[in-house]
Amino acid sequence: MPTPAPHAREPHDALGYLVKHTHLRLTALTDAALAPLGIDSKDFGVLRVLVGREPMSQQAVAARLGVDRTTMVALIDGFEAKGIVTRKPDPADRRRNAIELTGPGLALYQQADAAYRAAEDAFLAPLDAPTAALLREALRAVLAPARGRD
Amino acid sequence: MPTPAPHAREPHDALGYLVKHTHLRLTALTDAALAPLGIDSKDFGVLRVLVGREPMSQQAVAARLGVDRTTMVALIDGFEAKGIVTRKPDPADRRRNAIELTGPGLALYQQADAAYRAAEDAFLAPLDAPTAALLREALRAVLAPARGRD
DNA sequence: TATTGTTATACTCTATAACTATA
DNA sequence: TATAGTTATAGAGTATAACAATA
Repeated sequence: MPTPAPHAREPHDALGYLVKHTHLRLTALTDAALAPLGIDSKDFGVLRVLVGREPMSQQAVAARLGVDRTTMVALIDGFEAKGIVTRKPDPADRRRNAIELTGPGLALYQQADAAYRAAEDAFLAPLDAPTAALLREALRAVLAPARGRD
Repeated sequence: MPTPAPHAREPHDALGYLVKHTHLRLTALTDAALAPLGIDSKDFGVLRVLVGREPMSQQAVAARLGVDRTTMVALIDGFEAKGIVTRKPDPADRRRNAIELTGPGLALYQQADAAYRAAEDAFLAPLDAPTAALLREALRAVLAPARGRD
């Protein structure tokens, strides 16, 4: 054919492809690891924000995670129904809900943290330790400018 | 060494968080870079698969990208309407559509490739060249086992 | 019977807009 | 007037199921 191939790099070399599929695969892995505990990786993200901190408003949690405040409502609903968090009006500003991890919630977090770390480690197994650390560091670095702008 | 933490690591240190937001940010950047050409980063992914290759079936393109074959239909519809590809029954197997890049489609790809690379470079600007290369290599490495299993 | 493309449908995820209660 | 939480709704994105044409 008259189309002499100006060959594209392989699609799998595009950073966008690599990052997208890394995200998909890692999410599938961590969701599976957390499923026996009745939570998924997004739930775990919320727990991470709450643990070891003073009670926070729903909006503060949402901002920390970079999601909309409306997204938090159902998430906290589920946590409250399971007894993982308490949701009380903040005495200092009664428009706000003070979200606080319960004792069972903290215990759940600790189990989830172990499961999550194991899944992360399994995912990173193809890399030696310094390379894995460098990967994390590089991702932090490329995100840093965006975080400044937000 | 496993470091049992009294407090959670920062949520922003979780690999899942880093990868998710890297994906979101990179997609936003490349979409914006390609928008003047009338395509987005997903369209560009399809172009990358098609360029410099023999005509492929829609299913083959979908498989290469790791998406469902039904997802390809609307994508190819749009490309065909814009004159970027031709879609003809494959003479060898008339169930298949042979998808082939047109001349204008190739020209568009070349412009898009330049725009995409510029966006990638801008995104990776916080990293020095060896680190950027290592990031790409590390992502390829963690995805390699999954690709074998698929 | 199996496969390719297609269509219709459903499901997930998330954001926008509007409402309430507070401030 | 502005903000936190809530609700309803809509949009993007993608997958599943069923169907027609072809093998």
